[in-house]
Amino acid sequence: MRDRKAERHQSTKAEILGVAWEIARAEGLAGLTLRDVAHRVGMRPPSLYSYFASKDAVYDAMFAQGSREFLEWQAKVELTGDTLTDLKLIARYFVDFCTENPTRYQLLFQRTVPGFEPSAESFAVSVEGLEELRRTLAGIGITGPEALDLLTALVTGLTDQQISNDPGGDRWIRLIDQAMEMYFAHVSKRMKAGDEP
Amino acid sequence: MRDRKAERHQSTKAEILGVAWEIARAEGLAGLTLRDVAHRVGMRPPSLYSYFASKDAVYDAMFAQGSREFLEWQAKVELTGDTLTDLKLIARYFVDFCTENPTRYQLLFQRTVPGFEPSAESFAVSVEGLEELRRTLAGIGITGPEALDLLTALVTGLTDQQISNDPGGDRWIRLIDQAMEMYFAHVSKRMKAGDEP
DNA sequence: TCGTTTCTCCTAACACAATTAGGAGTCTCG
DNA sequence: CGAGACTCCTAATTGTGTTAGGAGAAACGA
Repeated sequence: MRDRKAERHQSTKAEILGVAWEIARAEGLAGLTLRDVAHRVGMRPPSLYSYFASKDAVYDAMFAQGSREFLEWQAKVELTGDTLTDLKLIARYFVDFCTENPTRYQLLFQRTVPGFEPSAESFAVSVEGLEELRRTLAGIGITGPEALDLLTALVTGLTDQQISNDPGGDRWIRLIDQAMEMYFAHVSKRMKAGDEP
Repeated sequence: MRDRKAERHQSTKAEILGVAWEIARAEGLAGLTLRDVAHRVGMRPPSLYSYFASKDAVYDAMFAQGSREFLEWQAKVELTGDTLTDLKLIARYFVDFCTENPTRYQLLFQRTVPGFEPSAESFAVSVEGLEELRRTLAGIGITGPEALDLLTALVTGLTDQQISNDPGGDRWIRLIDQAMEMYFAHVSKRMKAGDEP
């Protein structure tokens, strides 16, 4: 027998979360207020507390949802087996994922919301996503902590510049292929040097 | 004849600004409250409005000061004339400047304070700093918009990862030389290719 | 020297946001 | 039907930015 009560509760919770995303995307993460959320959902602010323990709990749910989306997104990447091609593919997917929803990017990767720290639970989802990414990269031959750190710096740097300084454009997006070629040449040389010292 | 009134006013303003920096560094940019500032300065919060028109005006003054520090910092870099060496030097200076005071970095380059937008005046100082940097890079042979954009992405990426994921450490700082070698090799090749098409 | 102006700082009060307390209506299930 | 849980409300508290308006001191001109 279905638990109608729990179902409705969940569905209201989801609705609130959806509205929260809408407002956050329109007003910025910091511009999200429970007052606005409540109003758009047809409630008074205190009523939201039946669904979320605090505003931070809302952020946390958004964080968890974003992390889950990140995992799903990754599953869509179809690798070819050629390292350079795959690097370009992965980088482009990552930047696309971030620029498609800058608010989500800010929440997941910049962590710049006033006092917010994700709960252990939500954080675990996020870590899982990054771990999955690490495995994928290891699978195409990018291994070793330094090579990975350099790659993350490069890709997040492109993403960040794109979002901060040319939102909606492609000024840094169009450098992705070039950047991956540069990175690939560098890593190849390093590995060769490592092989025959 | 000295304008003692104006002098005292300026000095109080500077004191308030100093306290604001202290609190911001300790509590985070978003954790800055006028209440705390006033208390540490020995005033009531409304009294601060004799010196700054609003909280944003305080942020703006901090922004302008940070931008000025960025300009001074740059003046200290002594170039050698060798492109790769100078690239490493500049990158290291930049990352040092940012990691030395992450709060300032957040204010100047991340622009993540709730509703804050720098005034045209303060912004001009900031633009001047970046323009100066561009000139310096052009001087050592890094020219062309794409080469510059790629470099800024790389350097800010390193900075960002360092501050976000290993504050106080050197996990990304120690990749700077390697990153600049990678970048230099790439740009050299591009230029050669451009020379003989 | 004495008003006048200006500056500095204060108290009182408002607006807005998150949050808590407590209660009335409503749904679900035994 | 009645008990219990659930949903939503109003009222009130706290913290923060900000405005209004005034008292006292400092500087300045006649």
